[in-house]
Amino acid sequence: MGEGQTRDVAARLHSASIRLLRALRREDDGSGLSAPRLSALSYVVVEGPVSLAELAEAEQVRPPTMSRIVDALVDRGLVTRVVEPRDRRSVRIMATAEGSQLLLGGGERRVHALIGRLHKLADSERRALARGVEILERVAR
Amino acid sequence: MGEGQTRDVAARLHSASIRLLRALRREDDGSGLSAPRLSALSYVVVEGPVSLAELAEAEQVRPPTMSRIVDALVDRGLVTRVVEPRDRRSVRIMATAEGSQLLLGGGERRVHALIGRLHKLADSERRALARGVEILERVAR
DNA sequence: GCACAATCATTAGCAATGCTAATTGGAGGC
DNA sequence: GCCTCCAATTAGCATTGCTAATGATTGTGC
Repeated sequence: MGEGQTRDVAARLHSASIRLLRALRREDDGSGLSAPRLSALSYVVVEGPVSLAELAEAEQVRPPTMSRIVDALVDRGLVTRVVEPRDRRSVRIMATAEGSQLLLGGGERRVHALIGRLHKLADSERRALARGVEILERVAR
Repeated sequence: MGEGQTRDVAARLHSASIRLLRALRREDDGSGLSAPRLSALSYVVVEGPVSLAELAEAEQVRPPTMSRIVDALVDRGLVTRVVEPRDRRSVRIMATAEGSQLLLGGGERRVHALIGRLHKLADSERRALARGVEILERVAR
């Protein structure tokens, strides 16, 4: 594959990813949470108990910013902050049952909406896309 | 392809897209612009002169929010606001030479970084990914 | 032509999100 | 004990997001 073609794939992959996530973001409205809060909650639910520093790093935000977002999630009873006994400087942030339910029980609205879009494809296309996703996962690592 | 497999593709596509854009976002630091400003500038550069309403719609933001972002870009000399003669209520927002250069001349850092990642793939993988991107473009439409 | 509603953008004012710098409280070395 | 380092929070500021209200212009009905 030529250099120009690789550039073409990169540019199109970039803009298609942006468009996809933008389209799916519209599904977030029903959650009652802002984008940063929903994203942080999602990480906590999926990745289990995490420290504040790890969560901030994962969300590409500075610790003070994340500390406030966690405040808001704690206020709503979606996550808890527990002092780590082994090192009482740090905290374990974990989802409450309500927090998990809001995300998972909420049907994972974005994934659900995406499934709807995939249903419009031909089966062979879904298969080709599945293969592309496998490769994309390595690229995005 | 079964229902469960479709869900699997959807969930993985979703999270791979998030990870990809997060990784690429790190490239934005050198631009000296915040994410919303860079994204708005990018749309203006690529899509030519646009109205404020169109730009706000494209960026999924309300008009007052976009009006302020445009203020900041105008202050830095990256875009201009010109009253549309045919309908003097609306404005044409267009990139200045400096604005275009910042984005394009800057090498389109994100795309450039992505090309680097694609180079690590085998040629057959790049081809499969290219096919997947074509389908993704339809899904994200 | 002239009132009147509709439309595009901006202004005003507020909450949430992002940052850096400074502080608090605890861990660990010496 | 004291000193340094480290995780998290607090403080204070700029930016970004919203809705409601305002200005300016266009189009409509009569």
